[in-house]
Amino acid sequence: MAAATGLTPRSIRYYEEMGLLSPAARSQGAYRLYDASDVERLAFIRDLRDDAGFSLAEIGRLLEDEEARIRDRARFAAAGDTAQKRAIVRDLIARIDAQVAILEGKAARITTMIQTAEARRGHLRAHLAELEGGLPAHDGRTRHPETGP
Amino acid sequence: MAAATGLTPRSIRYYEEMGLLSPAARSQGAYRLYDASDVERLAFIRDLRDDAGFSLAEIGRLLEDEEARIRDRARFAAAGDTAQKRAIVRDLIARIDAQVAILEGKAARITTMIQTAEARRGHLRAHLAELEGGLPAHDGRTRHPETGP
DNA sequence: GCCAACCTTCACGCACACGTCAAGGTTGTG
DNA sequence: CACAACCTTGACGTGTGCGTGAAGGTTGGC
Repeated sequence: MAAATGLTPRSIRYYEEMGLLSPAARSQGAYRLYDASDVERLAFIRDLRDDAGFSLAEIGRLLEDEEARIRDRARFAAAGDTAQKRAIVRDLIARIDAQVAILEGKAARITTMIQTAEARRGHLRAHLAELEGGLPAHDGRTRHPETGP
Repeated sequence: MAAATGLTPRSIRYYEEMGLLSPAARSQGAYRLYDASDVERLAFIRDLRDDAGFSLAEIGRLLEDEEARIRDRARFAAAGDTAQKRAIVRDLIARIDAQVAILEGKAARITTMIQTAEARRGHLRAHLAELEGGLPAHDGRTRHPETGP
């Protein structure tokens, strides 16, 4: 499992201990046994941690929602009343809305930082063009207009 | 300063201790004194920490680059040779390219997560529409097409 | 000049996210 | 069945990012 996800065994056990993973199936000798869906889930946790920079607590909340969603699906299947079903589905949608809002906020902040950096880069490129226009290059490069970003 | 940035005094001192801030100016009685650029820098650190989810070590690396950039500007001003100047500017651009790449990678991962969530939401909305189409609402709401997100 | 409200530097404490042994049990292969 | 290579559960250690006093100094307003 560690090899499959790039995580350490210790981290995987820790995530199970913290409730991010449902306790793994066990062999007769108490070895943990994982299936493909466990690998997926762990990879997702790893991505949330490494790529989105969420803390395990935040990941836990997201996955709680995920599990609440699954429980809701069960409740949904059990619910006879259509009005109840609609209410459950609306709740699910609202939860996803909240998650999307959090992620979009994060993406927006990062986009702002990217734009700031690109603005600086633009200035530097203009400066470089100015330098290269002022004096011809003597390192083999030829001057040419640039239309890229 | 804490009030201006929403950080705690302890955090601010810690960031100075960790080298994220250059040591603040001091009053005659050794009180730290900050100016507007310090506020900006701290707010930037706070955003990198809270919004982008960077560790202080990562922020430190980004700001090191920032300071290398400033040093490079000085080197640039001192450089007499135009070829040297161009080399310095190209280095600066390359550093920004690297930062942008990191940020864009992060943004892309988050965008992927958003799309996954939105796909789920789309399915749920279709399901909800199906439910509402199958049986008319009896809670005062009227059915109507939705063109929003 | 006095005083409340701030600031200063240690110094210890704590929660998170693991790393790292220790002591023992399990598994698959020869 | 022997054995290397894995796994198990503790339990303690570590680095990060601060919180929380303690003991004292500084500042600005009256």
